[in-house]
Amino acid sequence: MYRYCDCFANGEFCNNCNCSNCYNNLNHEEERQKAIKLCLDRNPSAFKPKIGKGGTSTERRHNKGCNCKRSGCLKNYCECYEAKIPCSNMCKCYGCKNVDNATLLERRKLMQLPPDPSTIMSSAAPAHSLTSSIMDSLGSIGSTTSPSKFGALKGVGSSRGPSPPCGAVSYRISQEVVSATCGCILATAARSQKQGLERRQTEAAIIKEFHNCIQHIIQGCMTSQARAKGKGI
DNA sequence: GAGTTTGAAACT
DNA sequence: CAGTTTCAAACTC
Repeated sequence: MYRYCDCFANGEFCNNCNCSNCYNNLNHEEERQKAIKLCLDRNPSAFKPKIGKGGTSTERRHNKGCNCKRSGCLKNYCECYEAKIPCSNMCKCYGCKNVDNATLLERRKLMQLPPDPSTIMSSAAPAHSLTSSIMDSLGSIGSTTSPSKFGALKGVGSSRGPSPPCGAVSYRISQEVVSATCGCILATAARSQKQGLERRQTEAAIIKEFHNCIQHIIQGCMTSQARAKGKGI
């Protein structure tokens, strides 16, 4: 009687299921109510439908987003793909390919990239996820492998130029990182427009995306600085 | 149909 | 909050 059970997750009783030792029925109503309460304590939206409405009235969207790592969001393991909806900002997937072509093409156009996905951006680059898009972009710059997600942030690093005054630290951000960041922001803008969001909502989405980008860039700077210190540079 | 892979949810 | 375990469904052979 957990959310592994589809009936329970949908807030329904089991009926004609193949489950064994099932408590999700009228005979165990008390235990069932306890389990429901427990689930709601942990997650108040546990019994809300996973697929909600997107920006427009007709558009559907996964409320929580998927976390796919290996399926590329192109198999039914992916909740978004299974529901036949493209992944969204809510998703935290890696190497996502579950993106509608219009968004992908629009993004490439905005980034002034050629239509061939194999050139600059990784073919696995999603249009929705900042993490994966920057990662993929950075990955194509020629980074080495690193256990840290943004540890491979080669495009961002300590400047080799003259030291800044007053112990301040300066960093040089490469054109690739700037391009990737702009791409993410422009894609957010394009997506918001496509979803028919109001100007205010669009602005909020863009600012949020920019905030995320800056955070990741700063994180990358800090990481490389720490690494440089560790090497005594 | 058995075994493997996958990702959500639960747990630590 | 990150890592691990459990689970059921999807997938492969």
